[in-house]
Amino acid sequence: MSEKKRNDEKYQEVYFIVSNVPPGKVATYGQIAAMVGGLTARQVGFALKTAPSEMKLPAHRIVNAAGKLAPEYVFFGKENQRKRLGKEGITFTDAGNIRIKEHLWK
DNA sequence: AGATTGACTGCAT
DNA sequence: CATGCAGCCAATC
Repeated sequence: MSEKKRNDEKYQEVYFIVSNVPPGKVATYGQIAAMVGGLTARQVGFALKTAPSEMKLPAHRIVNAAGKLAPEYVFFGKENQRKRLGKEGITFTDAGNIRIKEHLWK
């Protein structure tokens, strides 16, 4: 049989990692990609985009390496997302960026 | 099969 | 700290 399944398997691994990110912590796409291995940051983004809402993935805890949130068209709106993250104990800069260096999940 | 796009990253300005 | 440009890699059209 072909190993085409590997691709889906990595996606499942991404979902697992994301769902394991505790409140007050954030992770970057590239970090997850490196954690899973064989994936790129963009694939992680795609994985979350295609992720079924039934999984209720805390994708709002996943940010890019710059500590910036995803564009408006993604979640309920980054402003709303920022508020939610702040409620989870995550701190931001005045510019609205996550202090990723302080909250980066390992 | 080839071109385009993108929930990215890193460096430069 | 924000914005811009280039590189990379896979999914989508």
